[in-house]
Amino acid sequence: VGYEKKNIVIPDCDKCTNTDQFFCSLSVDEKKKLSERKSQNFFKKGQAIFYEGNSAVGLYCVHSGKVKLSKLGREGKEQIVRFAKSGDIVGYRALFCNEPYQATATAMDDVYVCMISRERFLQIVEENPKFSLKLIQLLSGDLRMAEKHLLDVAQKTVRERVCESLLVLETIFGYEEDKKTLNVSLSRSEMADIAATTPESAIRTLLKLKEEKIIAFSGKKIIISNRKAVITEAGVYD
Amino acid sequence: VGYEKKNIVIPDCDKCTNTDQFFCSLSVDEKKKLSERKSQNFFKKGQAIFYEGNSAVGLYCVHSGKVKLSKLGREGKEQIVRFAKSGDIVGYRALFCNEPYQATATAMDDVYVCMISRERFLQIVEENPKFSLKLIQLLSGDLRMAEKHLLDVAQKTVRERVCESLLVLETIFGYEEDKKTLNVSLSRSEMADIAATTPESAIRTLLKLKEEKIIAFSGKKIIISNRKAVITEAGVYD
DNA sequence: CGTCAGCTTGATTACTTTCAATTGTTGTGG
DNA sequence: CCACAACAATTGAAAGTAATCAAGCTGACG
Repeated sequence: VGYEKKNIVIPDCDKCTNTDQFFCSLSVDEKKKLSERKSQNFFKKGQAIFYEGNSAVGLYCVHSGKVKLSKLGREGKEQIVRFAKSGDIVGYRALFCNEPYQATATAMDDVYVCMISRERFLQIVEENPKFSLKLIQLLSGDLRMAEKHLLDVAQKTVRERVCESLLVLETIFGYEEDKKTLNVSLSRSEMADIAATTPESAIRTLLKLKEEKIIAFSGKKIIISNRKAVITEAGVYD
Repeated sequence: VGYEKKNIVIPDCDKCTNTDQFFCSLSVDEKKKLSERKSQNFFKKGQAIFYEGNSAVGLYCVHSGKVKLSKLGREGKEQIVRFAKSGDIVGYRALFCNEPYQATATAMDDVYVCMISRERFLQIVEENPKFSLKLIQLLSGDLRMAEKHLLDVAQKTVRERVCESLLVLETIFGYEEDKKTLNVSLSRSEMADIAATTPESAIRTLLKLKEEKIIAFSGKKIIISNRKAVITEAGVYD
């Protein structure tokens, strides 16, 4: 089944319909070159695309679906460090430093990715100064977010972090048609991993927010009833 | 006084004696070009080189001294996100993204820096693909550290973070001749900012470590009596 | 219908912060 | 040189927050 899907779903890079795609600044020829040796993969929800510590063979460009990037801490506790959605690339950082992957990438729903080999990617980077610049900007942005995240975890309460996490989920997954329901189903445990807390605390906090009519639930999904309150409660001080 | 010192202390880039310097991969001609328009500055201990939120005019290359990079959190609580020492560059990230500086850079002792303007730097980056690669690697490393730091803050106890901080100080500042005394004087408050805790907790933890003969004090400086124990207590799980 | 995993809840414990008071240090002007 | 002000460091006590532990509960699924 996987193989069929692969061939059907993902077009060549020069015909990729993802707008706002990381590689979109490349010329058609370059995109074709990118396509030549790329391999396409399908991952079911929950499957790992690569593991922290694995040696890096290439980078993955997310064609569709969402990916979470997480690191393992003490006693196996997971911390989600970033998300990636269609058009984003993951696993590229390890390529430059000759390091293993620094995080585990997991499919959050059905995910189609293209894998571009290390050699091909580095070749393209070398030939395209503008492309390097794009990479630098990407890294800068990720670094800025990581540092902000650091500050949040260091100084905010669980409640604030949970609200902040809701806002993160909003930017990554967006809303369903009602513009209120977050378009993602997360386990409480995953919610805890995002907010850097325990499942129990995450639950208690979400329930309290529900009591206060700030959020509501629809099955496993979360409805943001009072977006303003979420923002306030997230304690955005800048 | 500042002006005299400036002219005496810092040579042109092509004659810079800092080994392991960020710009050292440039050719002599390029270094000369770098020098042409650079301005040199002296900052006394405690002075700010730039502030978080200021618009970015250029990057700073640390010629001598140590610099701390910190961000302000809720209610003015400071969090140290990184250090820079001679040969390192700071403030470069904002240049690529047309953003203000994302952190405040403060001189930790007497610091001499060269300021390279935004335009000149971007020009050099454009002309040197290899240089971009170096930047990418720098950013990758910083990002890796930031993510590790995030995990530490999220999952470790104060004691572990304090021990970890001691190890960070070791790598940045090194030891005095006795190979035991950390070559840096920090206030308790700064120590707290590094370990992401309060001054009170930092003090209590350091005193407990002293009781346990793991560290000792020599004036304001810290002596690592039992380095192995510090490493163990830092809870390095990877 | 039983089972298993994830969710929820309550009670307890541990850790850390906060607040307040005290001590120590440093620099300054008389 | 001393007194004093200002600030940093320390200490103790109290409060608060969140993690942990230990049950029950629920719902999906064979």
